[in-house]
Amino acid sequence: MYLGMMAGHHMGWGIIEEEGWRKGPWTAEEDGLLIEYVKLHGEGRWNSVARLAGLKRNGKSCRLRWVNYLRPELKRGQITPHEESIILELHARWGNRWSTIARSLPGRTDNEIKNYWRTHFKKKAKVPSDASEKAKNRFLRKKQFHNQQHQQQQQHLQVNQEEVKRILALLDENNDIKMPCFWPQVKQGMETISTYPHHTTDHQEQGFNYSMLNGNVSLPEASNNEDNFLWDGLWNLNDVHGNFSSTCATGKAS
DNA sequence: AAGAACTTCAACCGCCATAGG
DNA sequence: ACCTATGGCGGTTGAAGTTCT
Repeated sequence: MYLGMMAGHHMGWGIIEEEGWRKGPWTAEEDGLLIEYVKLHGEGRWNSVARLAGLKRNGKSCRLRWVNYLRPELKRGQITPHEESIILELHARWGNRWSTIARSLPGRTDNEIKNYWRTHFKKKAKVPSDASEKAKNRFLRKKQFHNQQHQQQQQHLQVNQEEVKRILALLDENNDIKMPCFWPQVKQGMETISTYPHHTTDHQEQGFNYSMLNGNVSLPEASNNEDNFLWDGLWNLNDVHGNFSSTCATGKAS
């Protein structure tokens, strides 16, 4: 799809390079292949992915996609005020050592932190102009809004903790989850199929939400009925309390 | 309502460090 | 000691989304 859509759109974007490597946004199919590859072979040996998984992506691209987007332990959604203060503190101490800073923020990637810092703090170093004052006010309004949401979430979470634990324990029993994550896995014959989310656009189209539970855990929706029952319980927590969901996979507010 | 300006973030690039032959 | 492959890191880009005028 991208090949058709993107060809000729911009240099190198979504087209197959001379070496045969695809570039540009990842498709759901590619994500699926990469996820399956990691499930079978583990992380690392990224240059083997093309050969073993049938992906037309170079090793670097695969690693980046996995590390920054597909890794199940990734936390999604807004940077919390607490995380923000950690970022500021560690940046003051270490400078632009994003990967070092990221190690202190479980579930956050260096790319995410880098983007966040550049977006929210870099410009503030400049002398405030009229425009930047407005931007700052906008940011403060947003931040205030998100802080309120975060507080609400925390309140809801206290109430919901026990319910969530119970459901996760059930999932553990029923689904034999081996990975340190909460992507539900579905037994299909001899294979265990992951129900990882597949693509940014798909998530948005499906109203896909990654919710932060206890500030640490991301929970996607499941894809078979039995699991849906369990996950529905979790999603309904969102519905019941409203505004519980953080931003979707891309982090972009819809 | 529409276009401009701005923001966000996924993905790329180049460089560097390290391991293995 | 040198070369090559690989992975990790930080900087940058640009498409898409959002807000402003």
